[in-house]
Amino acid sequence: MPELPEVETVVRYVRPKIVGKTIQKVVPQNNYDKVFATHTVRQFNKLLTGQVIKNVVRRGKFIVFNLDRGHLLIHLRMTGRLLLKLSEDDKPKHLTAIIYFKDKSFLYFKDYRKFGRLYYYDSLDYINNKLGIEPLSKSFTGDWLFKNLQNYKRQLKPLLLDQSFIAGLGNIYVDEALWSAKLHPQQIGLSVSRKKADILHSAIQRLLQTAIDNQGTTIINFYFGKGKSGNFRDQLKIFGRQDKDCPRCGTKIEKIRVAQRGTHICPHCQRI
DNA sequence: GGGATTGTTTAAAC
DNA sequence: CGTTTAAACAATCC
Repeated sequence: MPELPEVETVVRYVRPKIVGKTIQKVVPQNNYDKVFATHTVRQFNKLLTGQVIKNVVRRGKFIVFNLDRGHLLIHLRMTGRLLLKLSEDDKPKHLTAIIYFKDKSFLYFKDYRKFGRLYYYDSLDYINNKLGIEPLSKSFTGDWLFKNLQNYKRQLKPLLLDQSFIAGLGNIYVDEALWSAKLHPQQIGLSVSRKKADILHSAIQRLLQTAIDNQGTTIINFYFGKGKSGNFRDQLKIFGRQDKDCPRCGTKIEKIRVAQRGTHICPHCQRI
């Protein structure tokens, strides 16, 4: 379940290995042509062939390959993985695409649930218009969060998951951030005080940065490189810890549903 | 075989 | 009518 820290980890892993390479072709695997979200297979290749990867960056949960002209974007969704080499347990039937480089090397897109997608855009305007603020950018401040929370009477959980509000948060880090700030996921945005907004802002930035420093969180399926998993899982306070004790007050952690999503809360620390 | 899992898009409800 | 919520969708595993 790659969220911002996991995507950033992947970007940092592949960047030094593929920057400078020239794309020869991009081939869907197992007849899964819809892995290309924006174009047909033919169109996609026409646009990409011969282009050099100038840099690899992250925007929200998108992996962005900056090319000579235009951008190749990859979204891992739930189970997508980028591999430079295949190992024994990488079954061919789980591959959805292979990028061939001019130097005879490859980049494999493995995705056993096949929700992940590749996109091509001439400009990043399209996704920049759809995505909200980058939570690790300088412009994301406590002041920004307080002001913008006031525009919504939505519940905090679905609001924080909304990529057009803040780009990059997913189920894990939203639950962790709300627990850290002692905010209930069903509290509505405009009722959050200035002080609480500051605390939530700090929690989000601290969690994301610490998770990146620990190469992300592996719950089930996040791996990068040669089977390496994220180490942040050990530092999760509440996600996946239902029926265990709250690390802060000892109350039993509950798993509830908020906006159709599994949500972990401490009923003592987090109240509306 | 039903339910859980994800983020995004689309449809419905408020 | 704009905002918010729910459902649909992709596919797989247990």
